[in-house]
Amino acid sequence: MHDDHSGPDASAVLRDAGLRVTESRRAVLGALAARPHSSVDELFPLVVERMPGASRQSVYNALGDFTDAGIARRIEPAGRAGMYELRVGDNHHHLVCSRCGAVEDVDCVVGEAPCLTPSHSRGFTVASAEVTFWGVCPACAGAPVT
Amino acid sequence: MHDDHSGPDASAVLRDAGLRVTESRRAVLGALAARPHSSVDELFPLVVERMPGASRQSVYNALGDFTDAGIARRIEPAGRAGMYELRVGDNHHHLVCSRCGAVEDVDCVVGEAPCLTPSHSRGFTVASAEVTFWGVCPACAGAPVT
DNA sequence: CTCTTCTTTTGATCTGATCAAAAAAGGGTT
DNA sequence: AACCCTTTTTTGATCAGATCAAAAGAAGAG
Repeated sequence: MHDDHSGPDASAVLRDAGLRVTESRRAVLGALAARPHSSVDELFPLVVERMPGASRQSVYNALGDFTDAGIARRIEPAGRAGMYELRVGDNHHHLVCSRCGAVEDVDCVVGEAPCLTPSHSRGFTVASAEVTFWGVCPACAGAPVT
Repeated sequence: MHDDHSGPDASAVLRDAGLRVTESRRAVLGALAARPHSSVDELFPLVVERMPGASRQSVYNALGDFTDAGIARRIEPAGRAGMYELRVGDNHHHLVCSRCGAVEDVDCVVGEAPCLTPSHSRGFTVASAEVTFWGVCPACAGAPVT
């Protein structure tokens, strides 16, 4: 089994990223692997399930550390809490359901970052292009409008 | 003079949008016309300058009403406060300076919304594609790194 | 001018996130 | 295995941006 961030392999991921291996971080990494595109509030219960004493702050800490270390990425669709994912290094984009907030990955529209070039960059040195597709997911489209 | 949202013309814009014409809304509209891509905190001082008794809440109210009425658009780059602009109806995008937060408009990459189509939409009904180009503006590039 | 409706003000409240100090744990060294 | 220094976790305060709600005030139709 490869890339099982919840198993013993999680330790290696952390160590390789230059982070100390702690039960807290292993729990957050495992939770994030199980539920990509989750916010702190969504991850916290999963972490607590495995580590009853965990604090919400430790989840914030771990996710911040993961992001700084380059093993996680934070996205923040307008009007939503920050969400994290372990898929990094490929400049992919997201599809967000404007009703329920569900998020799906979308491969990069063109190629590598910045995958798009603005028509006129006004002197800016463009580093990346972040694309968010807004729409309605299948589940919400089928469900009656509340 | 056309599109001078701060002058007597502002009243027409509001009326046409189905909103009551109030001094507060005229002041917010004028401030936003003068400084596009501004947050409530940036707009509030300008509004107060013209209307000493104004409250911050009235700026939130006006901007929310403008957005609902379709005469303003709200953008929210990750990690920044919400910003508003009067340029609506054309699906344009933004260039954001990751150092100072400066925002510039960028014409739509392709044409009309959704100006891009995800490689696979996973069953979503895609309504729009929001593109944010992150980079460093000329001023920040020239200035010493703080 | 009056009356109804919408808007503004005031002040409380909320969420998501950050900061800081003390306590606890990691992990290299001996 | 014991030690020690450093990093991490906890706890609890604090912050920013935004929203909610009730009372007071203004818009504008008739």
